[in-house]
Amino acid sequence: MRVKFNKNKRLCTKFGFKMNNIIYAVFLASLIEKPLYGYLLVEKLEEFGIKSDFVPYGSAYRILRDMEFSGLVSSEWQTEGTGPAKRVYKITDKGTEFLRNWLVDAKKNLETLEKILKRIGGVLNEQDK
Amino acid sequence: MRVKFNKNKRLCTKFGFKMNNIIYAVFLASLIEKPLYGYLLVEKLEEFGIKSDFVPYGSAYRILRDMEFSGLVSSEWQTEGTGPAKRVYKITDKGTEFLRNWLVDAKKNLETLEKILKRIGGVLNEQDK
DNA sequence: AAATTTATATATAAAATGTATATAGAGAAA
DNA sequence: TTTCTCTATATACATTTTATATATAAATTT
Repeated sequence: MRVKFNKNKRLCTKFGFKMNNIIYAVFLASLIEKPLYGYLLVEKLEEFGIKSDFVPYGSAYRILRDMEFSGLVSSEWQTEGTGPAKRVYKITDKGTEFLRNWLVDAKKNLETLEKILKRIGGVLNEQDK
Repeated sequence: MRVKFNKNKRLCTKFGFKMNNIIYAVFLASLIEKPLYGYLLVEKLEEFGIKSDFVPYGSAYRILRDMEFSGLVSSEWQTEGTGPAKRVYKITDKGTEFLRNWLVDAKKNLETLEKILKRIGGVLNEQDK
């Protein structure tokens, strides 16, 4: 049985910058702009500065299903139009709230990381003297 | 058989901010200042702004052994002095070089993350209008 | 003498991620 | 027209990463 997203607090503790953690956020941000299906969401990563082959489709679809299971997004089959059927996702209120909170935490984590890098840089500079 | 540190490029690709990745770097930075044993290295994390209970001792000792296996540090038993025997680590030239390279990458990754967060912030602001 | 702290180590379990493969519609090329 | 490629989703399996639990033992504190 797959683990529920965010069931375990550890998922978002520590520095929270696991790859998928960021992908959750970017997918949600994309979906705020407009509903989209998985394949396009992966391609849209480029707009956020993430090479789309960083995220295998297998992972992307799993992330989306997990997010739906957690109530952050909802989905519907779109059968009209050209090509194979597409599962179109849209963000829920819960998803929007989640993203807002995630961003607050992420900013804090980024600051912490910045301090750590500066400290490490300081140690290396000291050594050069 | 344990996987060799950095054998798989993935270990340091993507955003590279997995917890242990940061711990490798902080341990190495600590060891540039002076040789230390595992137990104290964990306690020293606080100086870098990382709560030491973020890293269980079990993980810390494994990280140190992995780093030794990869030639980033070397170790010796210290039996004199008070308390149980301590395995004292010191950084190697390879370790120093590794840390310098890691820092360069980490800074780039941090910038990328910053941009992503800004973009997400932008999407959320847009929604508020 | 018993409990706690310091110190290292390993085994096991759980969680996260990556790779491989299956399916199938639609359009292009041979 | 049938073969190939692209779009699109999905799942199974494998690997990697991380956490928890436990074992050992010297030294110190109660």
